[in-house]
Amino acid sequence: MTKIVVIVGPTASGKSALGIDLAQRFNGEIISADSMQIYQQLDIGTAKVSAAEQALVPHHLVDVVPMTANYSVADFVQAADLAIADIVARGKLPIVVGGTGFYVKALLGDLDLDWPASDAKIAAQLQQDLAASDLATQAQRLVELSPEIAKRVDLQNPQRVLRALNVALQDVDLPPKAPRPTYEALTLGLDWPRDVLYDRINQRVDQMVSAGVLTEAQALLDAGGLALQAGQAIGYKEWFAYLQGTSDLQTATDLLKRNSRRYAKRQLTYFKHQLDVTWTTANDAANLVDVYIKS
RNA sequence: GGGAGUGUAGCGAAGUCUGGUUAAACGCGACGGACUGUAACUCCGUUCCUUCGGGUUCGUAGGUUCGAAUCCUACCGCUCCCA
Repeated sequence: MTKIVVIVGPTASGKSALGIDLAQRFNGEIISADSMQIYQQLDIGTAKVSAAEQALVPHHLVDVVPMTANYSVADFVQAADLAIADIVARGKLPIVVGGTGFYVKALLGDLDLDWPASDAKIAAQLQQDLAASDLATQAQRLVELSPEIAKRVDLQNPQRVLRALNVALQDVDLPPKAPRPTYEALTLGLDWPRDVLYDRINQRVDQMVSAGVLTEAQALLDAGGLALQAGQAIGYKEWFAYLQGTSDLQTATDLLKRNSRRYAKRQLTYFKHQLDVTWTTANDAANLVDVYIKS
């Protein structure tokens, strides 16, 4: 089984730096598991690794699509599988680094992305009125359409139901599911005492402002803002109101800090309960990896 | 010194006129949780104390009342205006 190293941790916990450090020590390459660093041009607000850092160690799955594009876990898993195979073929160690727990789980677990196809005609017909109907109706349709999918979705969560519905409706004529590789993973988690982490987050936000996030945010706003998938990114959406003159800089900054803190908590919850993480520090990580590789 | 206002749970802020259905709305902060196709999304819960039976609260001390955050009195603190 292919051995890989995975590094997770809340935002601003130091994942990127650790990833580079480990890659240099163990002849590895980085695969980013980050739903927002996927996007080109969103550099500062996503705390993307710099060009200089990327020159040190090859990074995959960063800057792969324009900021107007949609991207899904399925896209990620497919691309990551390819990248890992390529890295291994060249005799190097794949190191997955990312804060998007969902992506990591999908990569490591056996996320069943090949759900049964629905009838295309029914789909086209239903799509319209479904969007306008209420939650109960949508949930009911989902159950009728694909019990398998419905089973996996929180039917009380409006957005989740709508998305699942879209999946059930649009995914027509999928080719047979290709068997995915399975990996043996050492999943390392980086964490800090809560108050320290919050300090790091607050500082990072201030740095983003002085580094010029506003320019990036303006570009994203011009490209579509909130309507885009990338427009949901924490670190960008908070600036839109300010750029449109309906909020001031201080308010926007505070909001961003708050959202980042809340996000960090959500990440931690996900890592703790959805992944099998070995919690460690940047200093101890190398030893763990060393032992793992030789095992 | 005179006048007006104000004091509510970690913070902000309702409730006071028209006492009870108010351990006290709501927001923030903090904390916990869910998560299989947009996941930096979306959603849920806890936040006076408790041995979970209860207990103690709305600046403080009294009073009225069957019953008070809500009415009365005094006092303390803060804000503003006139001196």
